[in-house]
Amino acid sequence: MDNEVIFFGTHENKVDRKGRVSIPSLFRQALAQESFQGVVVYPALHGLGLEGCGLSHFQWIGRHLDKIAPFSRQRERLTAQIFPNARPLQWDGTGRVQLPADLMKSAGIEDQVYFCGMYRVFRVLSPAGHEAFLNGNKVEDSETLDSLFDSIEGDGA
Amino acid sequence: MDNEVIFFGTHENKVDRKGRVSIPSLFRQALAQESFQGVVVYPALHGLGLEGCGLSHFQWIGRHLDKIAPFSRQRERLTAQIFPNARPLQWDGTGRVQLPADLMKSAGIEDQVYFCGMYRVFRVLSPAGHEAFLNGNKVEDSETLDSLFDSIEGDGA
DNA sequence: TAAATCTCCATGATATCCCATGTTCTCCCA
DNA sequence: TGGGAGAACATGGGATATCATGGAGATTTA
Repeated sequence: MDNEVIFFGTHENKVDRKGRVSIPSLFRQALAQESFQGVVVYPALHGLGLEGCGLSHFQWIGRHLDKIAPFSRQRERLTAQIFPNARPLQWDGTGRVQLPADLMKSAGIEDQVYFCGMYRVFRVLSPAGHEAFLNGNKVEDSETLDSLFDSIEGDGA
Repeated sequence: MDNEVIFFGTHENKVDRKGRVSIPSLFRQALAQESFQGVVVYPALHGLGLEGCGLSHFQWIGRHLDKIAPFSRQRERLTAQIFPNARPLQWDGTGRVQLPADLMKSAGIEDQVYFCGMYRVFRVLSPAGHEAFLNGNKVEDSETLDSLFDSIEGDGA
């Protein structure tokens, strides 16, 4: 598959006083073939800031929920973690979206954001959040890093 | 499927003195392709408040009841929980529905409601109910969150 | 006939669209 | 290899459309 949606790189953009931000061009290109021309954004489950992805990846998350018993308490709790705070944001002709005020507040975003490509999703962080993100994911010694990589199994191909 | 019906976000709306409420525009858009232009509302199974969805998902709930033994006490109880108090509410030209007085009363709704998107359904809550909803689904530590997610199996793809 | 419901129109707030600008990057040719 | 033309991108501001909401009048129901 060469048309997989993958996000890389870090992009620093401004939020104007109306709450608009340009989605980095590379990210929009990655999402070009999606039917919904926009992103879905929600508070990151681990750590601070927001997480975003294309609609189809978000639906993939939903399909995981479908595996849980429909009326169970567990399903309700997991759903409540993500969906009430998730928003589909469609970009306009110039590639900008409007960040909802409550999401901006929860992520401590004011007038500047960092977009960090994270494979199938991306992070949207305030400058302080970006700093914390870098420190929080720092791997001190190479042995820890090695063991992280070792935990991935090969594909046998 | 890209035209799945999914509800996101939290929307705070007012109930006027006639009992009318605007269904959030995003929810109406999600239901745009449904044959019935409205929502089905019933008392939520977990906790306070009301739950709503499109007609086709309501039918899907019914089909789940079919999996339970036909004359069992359990089936009767679940059915009685949902169907007698469920109502189809069709929205008008401006996107509003009329909340039935008995449902409003059972959910403690007066002049303000929160619509919480919950994937295939949504919640309709009073301010107090919304508070309780947030607290009841709060995940204190990231380990609990992890264990919730770990219970979902990967798709191996 | 009274009460409840529905339809229609008006309004303010908000979000979206559209055009303009400056900067950076790319490409092409000298 | 250097420089200039052109395109792509991020950003700003004003005009426009959409949405939630209130109320008046018409229609239906008990």
